[in-house]
Amino acid sequence: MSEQDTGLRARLVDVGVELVAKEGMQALSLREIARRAGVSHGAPRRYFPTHLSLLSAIARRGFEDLAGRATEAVAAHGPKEDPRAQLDVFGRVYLDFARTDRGMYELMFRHDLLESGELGLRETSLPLYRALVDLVGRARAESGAISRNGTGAEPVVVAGALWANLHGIAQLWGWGSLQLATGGDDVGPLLRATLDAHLGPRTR
Amino acid sequence: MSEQDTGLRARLVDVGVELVAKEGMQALSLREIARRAGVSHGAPRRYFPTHLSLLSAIARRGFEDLAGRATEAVAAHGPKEDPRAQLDVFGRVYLDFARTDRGMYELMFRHDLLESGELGLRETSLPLYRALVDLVGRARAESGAISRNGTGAEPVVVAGALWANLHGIAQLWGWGSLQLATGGDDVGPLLRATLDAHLGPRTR
DNA sequence: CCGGCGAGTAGACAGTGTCTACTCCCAGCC
DNA sequence: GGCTGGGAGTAGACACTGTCTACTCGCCGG
Repeated sequence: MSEQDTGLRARLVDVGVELVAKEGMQALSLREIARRAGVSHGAPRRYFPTHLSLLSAIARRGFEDLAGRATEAVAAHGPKEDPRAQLDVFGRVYLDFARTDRGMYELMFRHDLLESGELGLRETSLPLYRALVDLVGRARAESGAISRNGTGAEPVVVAGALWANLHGIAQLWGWGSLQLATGGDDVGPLLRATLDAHLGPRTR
Repeated sequence: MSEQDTGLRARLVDVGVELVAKEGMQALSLREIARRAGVSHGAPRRYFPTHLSLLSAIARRGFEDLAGRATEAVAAHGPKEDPRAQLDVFGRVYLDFARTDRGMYELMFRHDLLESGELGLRETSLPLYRALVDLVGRARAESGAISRNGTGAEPVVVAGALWANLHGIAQLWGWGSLQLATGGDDVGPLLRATLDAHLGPRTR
């Protein structure tokens, strides 16, 4: 009863978020969302000119949720002076999100469904990315990865590579390909290898 | 005129491959493929019981194509005794494939469209993956990554992480997120950073 | 000659996203 | 107070999709 009467627009997004969590991405048809919201199939059109714009609004909730969980976990779980531990937590939160909120995660990266013209969506995670760059820079400084690696890559590039790595693991793991390839069924070693690779081995 | 009369089954797949290259994934509707193949919309059903099975057959061509290009390029371009250079080539081929054959690449990793039950598809790239594991092991041995990294991660895990990294870069780059995040428009530095991270810096 | 069967056709059905015509109801104004 | 205008939602149509089923050819073996 928190905000169910605060207009149809918000209710549609609420229903979508709930629906994608419960029944997956293929349940997110315009008409189904309208049905569950108790309105006719034409009603959403007043607030969302197209199906894609509604899906984008739903996905934005996902980005906000992920960013919130990550920053919260990093702040709570990792001591300020140990960036490597914070990156550990970050990686784990990211993979956990992809596993537990599988449908939402799928939606968030289905760029063919999310108004790609409007990059307002992607920039939702930019602050988080900047924090990631900062952590990466500090972690690599501590582990000596920079001096070891000739002209060390800039933190912004390493952070991009690390992010892409997490994303790839989440995606391929969710599909089962990595289990097949590596023969394991625990994503832990992969995460550890990934962090070690990009940040240098743990120092403490 | 090479093989256009060798049965409808092959022709449908041919049409699909051509169509996804030319017009992208959203053009791969069952009826559109049938139309372009010059048959009625019910005809494919004799060979492919469902739309997904036809898409899977098309995607399989993509996996075979990618594996072919990769093994060929690695064999031709990289001296046998320089696994690191071969992995360079591999990474570049992978990212090039994702960029030039964007539609097919999308299809290949839309696991919701590819009969996930039948893993015959994924195992298409298993030989390639095994070759990757071998290369990774040799490259890391040469660069001293193992001795440096305490109990070095097994090559099969590192290869999985590397593959996931390439996949993530291809995906996020194709979406434009990484350009936004790293501020660059050349994927080269990212690829270099990724290979350096997982294999150790270049030794020659 | 004829029965059967592989191969493809054509239509129906439920579902989808989009568009448009319509209704209803309430706020604001003379 | 009565009227009006417009926001908000309804309902139906349209083209399209994937699936299913009834059917029609044409050919081949007996």
